Amino acid sequence: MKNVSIGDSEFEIMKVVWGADEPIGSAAIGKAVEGKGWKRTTIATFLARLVEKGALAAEQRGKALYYTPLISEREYKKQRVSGIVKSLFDGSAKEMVAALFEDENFTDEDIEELKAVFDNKEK
Amino acid sequence: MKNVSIGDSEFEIMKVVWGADEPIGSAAIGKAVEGKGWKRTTIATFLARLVEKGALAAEQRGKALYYTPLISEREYKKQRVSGIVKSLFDGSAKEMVAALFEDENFTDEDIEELKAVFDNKEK
DNA sequence: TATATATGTCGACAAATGTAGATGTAACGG
DNA sequence: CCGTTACATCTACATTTGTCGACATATATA
Repeated sequence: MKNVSIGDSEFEIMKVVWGADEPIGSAAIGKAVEGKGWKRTTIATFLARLVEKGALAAEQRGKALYYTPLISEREYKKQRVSGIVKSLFDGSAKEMVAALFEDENFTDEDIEELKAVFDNKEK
Repeated sequence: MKNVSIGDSEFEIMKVVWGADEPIGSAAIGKAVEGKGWKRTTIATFLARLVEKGALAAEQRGKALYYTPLISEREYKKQRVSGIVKSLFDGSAKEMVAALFEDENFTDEDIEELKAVFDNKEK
C-alpha cells in the first residue's frame, strides 16, 4: 500500500524477481543481471535495500536467500505512472495520453487496439 | 537537448518559470511558491542549481536575477514520459496507455476526445 | 584438513536532491 | 548617514541511490 521508492538499479533487480514465478535465489538473480556489470556486493546491497524498503521478502533456503516480491509489478508501475500524471499533467491522464501521442510512435495497429480497449471500457 | 535531471522541488520552480511568459524575477517566483513553506534561501538554492544544470538562464536586472527557461515544458515532459515508457513499458507507449487506462479515471468525454485525437493522427 | 568458493553483512564514499543558516552587500526609508 | 530590506552567495547537513571493498562464515573439494 505504502509508496515504495525504488531506484533505477534497484528496479532492474525487481524486474528479475518479478520475472520469476517462484522465490528466486541470489545466485539466479546474479546470473540474470550479468551484463549490467555490477559487482556481487552491489547486487547484494540492492537486494538488502529492497528488503528494507519492503519491496521484497527474503527467506533463507540453505545457504542462500530467496526473494519474493511484496509489491506487484502492476502495483509499482501504477504508482509510478500515477506519480507522473499527477506531477506533470495535473492529474489528468487524458492529458498524458495526448502528450504521449504527440511524441511517441504509434502504429495504426496500436491505435486500433487502443481504440478497442477504450470502446470496451466506455460504458 | 541534453537530459536535464530535475528534482521534484526544483520542478515546482520550473513550473513557475514556465508559467511566466517573460523572464521572471526571484521575488515573483518566491511569491508564486509561497505555500510550499520553503525558506527564501531554499528557493535560491533551487534556482542556482537549475541554472547550473542549464535548465534556466539568469540575467541580472537591477538587484535581482531574472530567469528564463532553457528547456521547454513540453520538452521536459516528453523526456520524463519517454523515460517511463522506456523503463517501465519496454518502450511501448501503447502498453503505457493501456496500463494507464486500467488504473486512471477517464470520463466518457475523455475517451471520446482521445479517440478523436487518435482518429486525427491515424493516417 | 587446508583451501578455494559462494554468500551474506558492514561500512564507505560519491553524486543528487531537499532544506536552510550565515554572510555580504547594495538600495531604500527616514 | 544609518538601520532595514531585499537579494545573492557560500557552506553545511541529511537522505537516497549507485557502487563497492573488507570481512566473516559456511560449504565444497583437492
